[in-house]
Amino acid sequence: MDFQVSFNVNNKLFVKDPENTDLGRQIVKNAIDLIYTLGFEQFTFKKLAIEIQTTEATIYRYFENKHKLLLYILNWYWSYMEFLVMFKLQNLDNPEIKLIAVIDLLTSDLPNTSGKFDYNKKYLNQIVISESSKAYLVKDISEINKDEVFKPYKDLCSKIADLISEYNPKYKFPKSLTTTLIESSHQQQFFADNLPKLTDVCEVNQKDFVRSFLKDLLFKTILI
Amino acid sequence: MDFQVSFNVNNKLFVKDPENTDLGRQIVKNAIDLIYTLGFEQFTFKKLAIEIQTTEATIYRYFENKHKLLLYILNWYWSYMEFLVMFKLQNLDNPEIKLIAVIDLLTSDLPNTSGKFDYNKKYLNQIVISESSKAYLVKDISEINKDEVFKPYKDLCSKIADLISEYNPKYKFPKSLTTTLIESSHQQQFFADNLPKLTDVCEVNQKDFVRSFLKDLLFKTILI
DNA sequence: TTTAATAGAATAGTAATACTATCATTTTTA
DNA sequence: TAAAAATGATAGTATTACTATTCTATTAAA
Repeated sequence: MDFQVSFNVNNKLFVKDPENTDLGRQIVKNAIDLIYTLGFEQFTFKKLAIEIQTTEATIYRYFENKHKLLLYILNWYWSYMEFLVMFKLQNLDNPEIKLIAVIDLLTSDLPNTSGKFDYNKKYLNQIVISESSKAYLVKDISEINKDEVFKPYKDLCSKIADLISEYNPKYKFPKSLTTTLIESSHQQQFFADNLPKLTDVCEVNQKDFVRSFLKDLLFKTILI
Repeated sequence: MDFQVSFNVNNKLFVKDPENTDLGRQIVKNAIDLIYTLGFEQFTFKKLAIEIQTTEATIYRYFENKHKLLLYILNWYWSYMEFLVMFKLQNLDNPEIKLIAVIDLLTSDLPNTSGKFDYNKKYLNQIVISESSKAYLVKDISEINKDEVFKPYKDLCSKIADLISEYNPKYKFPKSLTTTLIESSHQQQFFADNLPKLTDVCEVNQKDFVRSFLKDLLFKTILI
């Protein structure tokens, strides 16, 4: 089986659609590698330009600034995630099993697809963990929010929140619980790697630890 | 009643202790105001220097860079928070009431103390909400962690985690739950203000909403 | 009381960042 | 085959994140 997944990333996020050209795809792919390697603060268009042997000016033809490029990458991730959720929940009808599948997705690396988007999924995952909150923790959040750049994230949240309401229609905070689960899944993974004293991780598998913590948290909270 | 609260902020965070001089205290106080106003990314030592009518070079005599200054401010906050927790829990012995008091603290503005530290507590609170994760979401986290700059945060977490274990000794994730509560309290307040669709906030009091969400989450999760 | 150390002000300078602008050249498309 | 679009090459600007030096005022130690 081989198929292509494609989704439109909000066109306010780029000046020129990077999906349409070789260079554009190179920019995004190498941006993921470089942001992973350097961290978002140390990442610059200059360094990216050197990496792919082009010029800063050329990269500015695709993206206004590095913040928009980060948002572009995250939008791609959230859209892909929503697709994966949809895909994995197909033919499931037990709400509990569906929610377990969602938590498994949130705490696993993205599957490696072939084809057009050969982004490094491990790096992408790590970027989401370490950098995604920098996309919204900015002073001009209300300005950038007007361009609907957080729509894929909101859509994913609302899809998961619906599953929670399906499981327990009386639970009062389905969206807040969803964002808490998602953000906590990132944090706990980050803490487990970097500030383990802030977690209860034990030496063994960290992903398993985060997974069991979140499942416990979720199902106790929405118990009928 | 009038008393002075004082705690030592880790001396690796400054070149010269700002608490010892008028200028030093001015730097910290105005840094809080400016970071609140501009956001951490737009905040620079140059702008701060202009604000307090001194020079960049002088500020560099106190702090190596703006990241260390942010850490200094956050360390002050976490130490103060731990003091407040200790203070509020005095003479309480019911673990449930203690935990409720902690959540109330996490979702309230800091009390305005008089005296030496007339930092704007509302601004400080907002900085913790919007900027604190930028203190640890950096590439060189393991380097800076060696200087124990996260000790006050870890101490506070461990104090709260102990309360959870006191309430339910069998609960397996007291630290992870604590960090989730703390970070979620920031996130949900931020989202309620800026991306309300990611929460279940209704028009009325946002602090009350976050508080009831967190209490519900906490006590359901640690139910015996 | 003189000396010496320190704090801060003033100024200058550097490398890097985050862009913008222009123009020539190559590639694509009509 | 001409026109349009994409890219490369180069240059330039304001700002940032520092470092260094020199001078003066203040304070502390000998």
